[in-house]
Formats: sequence, C-alpha cells, structure tokens
Amino acid sequence: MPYPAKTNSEEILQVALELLEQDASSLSMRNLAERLDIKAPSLYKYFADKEALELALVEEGALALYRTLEKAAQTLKTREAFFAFARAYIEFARERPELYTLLMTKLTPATQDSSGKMLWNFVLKLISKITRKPDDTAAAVAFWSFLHGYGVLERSGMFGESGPKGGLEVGLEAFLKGLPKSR
Amino acid sequence: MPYPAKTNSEEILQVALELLEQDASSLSMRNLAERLDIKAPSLYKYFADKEALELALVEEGALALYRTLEKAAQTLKTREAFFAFARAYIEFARERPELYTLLMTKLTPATQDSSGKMLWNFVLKLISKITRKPDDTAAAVAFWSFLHGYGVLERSGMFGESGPKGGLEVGLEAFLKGLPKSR
DNA sequence: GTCTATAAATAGATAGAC
DNA sequence: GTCTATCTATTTATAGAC
Repeated sequence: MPYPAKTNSEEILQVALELLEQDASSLSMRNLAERLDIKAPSLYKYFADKEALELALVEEGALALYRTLEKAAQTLKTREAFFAFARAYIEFARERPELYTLLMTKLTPATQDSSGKMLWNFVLKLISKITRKPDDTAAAVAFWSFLHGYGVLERSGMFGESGPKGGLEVGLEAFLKGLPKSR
Repeated sequence: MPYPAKTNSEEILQVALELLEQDASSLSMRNLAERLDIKAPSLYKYFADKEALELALVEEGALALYRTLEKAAQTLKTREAFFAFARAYIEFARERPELYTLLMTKLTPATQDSSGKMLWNFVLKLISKITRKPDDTAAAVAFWSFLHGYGVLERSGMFGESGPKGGLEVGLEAFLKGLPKSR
C-alpha cells in the first residue's frame, strides 16, 4: 500500500478538540492537519467540510458537559443537586471556555443530537423538581439563561478585577426562593 | 484643493453602524470605504485601525442602549421600572442583535468609557432599589447575567420553534420575589 | 488515503504620488 | 485627504497523480 491510513476520525476529533481548547482561532484545517502529520486535503476524506467537523465537536462537547453535570448532581437531594449542578456548569464554562463557546453557539434544537437533548432534559428535570411542576419549560429556560449569561459575562471580564462579587450565589438563591412552586 | 475631504469621522461611524447591523461580517474596511465612496486606505486617516473603529462603535452602542433603557424606565415606580427595563433591554438585543453582540463582546471595565459606566450604574441603581441595599453589586451582576443569557439564547435559536415559553417573565418574577431585601 | 499544486476568496494595512 | 499599487497573511476547498 503506497498510502496507508495515517489517522482516523476519532484521532482527528481528539486533536481538533485540543486545538480548540488551546485557542479557538487555531483550529484551522491546515493547523489541524499539521498536528496530525498529514496534509490538509487529506482531512476531507474524513469530514466533508469544516462545518461537519465542528458539529462533531459540538456533539462531543455536549456529551462532556452532560456527564460533568450528571456526575456532580447525581445522588444529591433536590436543593443540593441544584447548587452542585450550577457550580459544575460554571466550572465547565470556566475551564473549557472555547469548547463551551462553540457548544452554545452551535447547539440549537435543529443541531440537537442525542447529547443536546440529554442536556436539555437534565436541566428540565432538575428544575421541575424545584418548582414541583412536571416539564416546567419556562423555569428551565430562565435558569439556563442565568447560568449561561453569568458564564459568558464572567469570562468576558465584564465584572472587572473585583470580580462578580457573589453574583452567582445571589442569583441561585433568588431562583430557588423566587421560582413559583406548585402545591 | 486636489483632494477635498469627502467624509468625516461621524459619517464613517454612521455607515459602519449600518453595515454592522445589516450583517456583522459585512463590516470590513473595504466594504465600508465602498459605501462611503472612497478607497479603503483613506479610512486610516480617521481611525488608526479597525479596532479603533470598533471601539467607537461600542461607545455608540452603549450610549444607545443606555438611552433606550433610561427612556423605558424613567418616571416609573420601582417595580414597574424593573419590568420596563428588562423588556426594553431584551427588545434592544432582539432588534439590534449585531450591535448588541459587539457591545457585549468588547465592553469590559478596561474598555469602559462613559457610556459603559452609565449603563452599569443604571443597572446598579435600579436593582439596589429593589433589594433596598445601596450598591448591591451581587444582585446587579445576577440580574444582568440573566438578561444577557436570555437575550443570547433566544437569538441563538436554542429554545426552538416553540420559543422560550414564558422563561423571561418567570425569571423576572423569580428575581423580584427571590432577591434578598434589606429591612 | 495521501500527496502536490493550486484555486478563489478574504482580510488588514502600508508606501508614496498628487 | 485621496488615490493607485501592493504587501502580507489567512482561510476553506478542489483537481488529479500515485
């Protein structure tokens, strides 16, 4: 065989993920190929275009986030699960900011593969336990909005050197106390 | 005069704003120059580089948002001002999404010119009236996080065809009821 | 499946004449 | 202040040989 396979889809995704997390702008087909020790055109045998590769990364990211959240909240009682979930969510956004950004930029219901749906269902169930309403979409939307906004603004440096000064905790407590509950 | 001035900084900013709001990716120096009926290099007599131009746009955007919010909330009592503010904020993000995105991407305390500070102070005062704590930074951070997150996710299409289903209202009520208040 | 060569497009920015 | 000409750098993607 004159040209035996030098890589495979999984490895490509793995290295792409490393590049992305290092610096989103470094994820180019050229750059990726170089890291894999192949030439850029070869990548197109594995992924139709860059978009396809990014969607695969989003799927991976959604799964990673889901697992992180599940691990953090499982076995805990509702109230503790709520805080653990939120903490883990923000931590994920902090530690893997480029992956998180790609994820939230490309994860729409249309894009939503299994991981995206699992993620949404997990938030929905957790929050519904808090409000004691099955499938409390409105509360889940509100809660996710808060977490996402906080994660984004914290990273943007909007809150300055002094930091967000307890904004996360205050917001979480407000939701816990203020969300309308059945019964 | 062989080469009389064909434009000025204000006009450049005006047209740049139009381009941006039409489509963020259409805001290139070339494109901008064409719309102004000059050649691209001439722009560098007015702005040192693209970054400088964008910062000027951020300043404009922050001022526009501030005016919108102030107009919406002024003369109203605390509770009504709170809802009017939130509604106006989300409406701004909806109607001028590209400007809003640039704004929130580049508006950090380091960047913060007068408009940015006015914006933050306005949020801070409003929310401090709700919680009855002077300079309640934590509550302001939480509130702004929620609004920003909601605006972003709504635009991203994350909530799907069915829409956010009352998530905004539920979140606002939760804050109003759940934020810790003095006295 | 890998390669070389190249297309095709884009961008920001500078030099120097007028 | 405006212009022409150009530099420099980047990207995604395809054609076709091996």
